Amino acid sequence: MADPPKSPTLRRKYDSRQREVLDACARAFAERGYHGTSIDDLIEATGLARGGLYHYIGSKSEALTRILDDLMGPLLEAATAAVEGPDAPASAAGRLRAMTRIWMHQVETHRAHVAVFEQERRTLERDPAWSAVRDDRRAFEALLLRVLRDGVRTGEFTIPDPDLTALALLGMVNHSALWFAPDGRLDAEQVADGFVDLLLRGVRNS
Amino acid sequence: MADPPKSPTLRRKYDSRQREVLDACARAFAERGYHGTSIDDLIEATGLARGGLYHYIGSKSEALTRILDDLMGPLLEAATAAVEGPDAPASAAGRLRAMTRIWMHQVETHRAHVAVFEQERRTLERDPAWSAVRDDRRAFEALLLRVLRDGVRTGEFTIPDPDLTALALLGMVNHSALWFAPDGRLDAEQVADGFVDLLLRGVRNS
DNA sequence: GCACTTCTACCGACTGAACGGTCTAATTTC
DNA sequence: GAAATTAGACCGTTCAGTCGGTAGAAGTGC
Repeated sequence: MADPPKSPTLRRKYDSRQREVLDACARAFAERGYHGTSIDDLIEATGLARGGLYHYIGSKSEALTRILDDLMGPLLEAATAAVEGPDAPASAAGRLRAMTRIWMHQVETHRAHVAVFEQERRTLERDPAWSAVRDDRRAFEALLLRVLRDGVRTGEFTIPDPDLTALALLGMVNHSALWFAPDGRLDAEQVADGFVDLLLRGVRNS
Repeated sequence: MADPPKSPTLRRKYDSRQREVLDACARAFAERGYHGTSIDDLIEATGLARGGLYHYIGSKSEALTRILDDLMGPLLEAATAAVEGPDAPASAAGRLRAMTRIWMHQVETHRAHVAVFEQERRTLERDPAWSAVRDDRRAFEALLLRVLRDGVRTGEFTIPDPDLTALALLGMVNHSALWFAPDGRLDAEQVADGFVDLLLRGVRNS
């Protein structure tokens, strides 16, 4: 990535343009997969020429790293605050709902990023360059598990296998990046609430 | 793909060798993604040389098509039989469990195939060459939805949004291809039952 | 049961296109 | 006029796929 401008004014401009460019890259990656997207695809997606593109992304893999960091960092931060901060809901069910809403909100606003994250998980596990994303993912999963275990500890929940339950919710939400439509029947909050209600109540009568 | 042998004896031999080769390809695809896997990767994975590989797979994309067809065809067939055949369980809960077990069993025996399927979904939606896989996927999802709606109709289930519930279960199971370990703590049936129990009962007490 | 022809499985050098990335220079913005 | 931004020709590499070939198994006629 080219050295960013020194002057603060220009720096801000550069940053916002860079985010535009990276968002376009994320959309392209989500559409065709990281390896399935060529530099020429990114050129078309961003509207830049070859040189201009490299000015902002440095390299293809650097773009992916940035995209995933920009996704997981804020998500983990927001979720941690919502679940373990001073304003966190008292009940485990409330914390679960808060966390899921934030997470689905992230799917809504960064759908392409989440889709890429899901698609490239395997690659991510192997490559040492993406250890930050990997750590964030693990921390997020640990946070979810803590909420579930908390509910069990206080007697609010009955969960035979908290790990499996966490994986179930992770599956529901992460998978939603594949089908969620911003202008669809349900918005992110409705989907989040639907998932949480399902998890809390189940479907069987009585 | 090279023309298969005419003689039935040799044909059988060819077919079984081809399945070996395609399984190895599926494993490689699952590991690095379809586009992330080069022909040289497939050569290493199969132990064949370039020519020998092409003798069995025809082309890289033909290999993917075969892999996905071999996954979805049998899955749809088995699930349909389990849910709408003569021996199908009487209760909707039983049918849901039967279907989920078959599906998780497929994840267990064809983990690589399912992972590839999940990874390449987006590509699949676009390319007309994969309409068969796409149709099978839709049929499977429709089957699941029918079971859920049935349970609602008979009063067995209360489901505010059956479509979302179907997507939730689809997410849980399909996502499991990313974390399921054949020699892990839980086998496929235990995971399937865990998911179904979660869906039926939920986690909240009383 | 042997000679001969055909078929099958596999090999690996080779090809042209597409790939990711670099560099110099021109243009725009402050 | 200095710094930042964009352009696009260019480079070496890697890509998916082809092709002519060979060893040996299978099939056939006598």
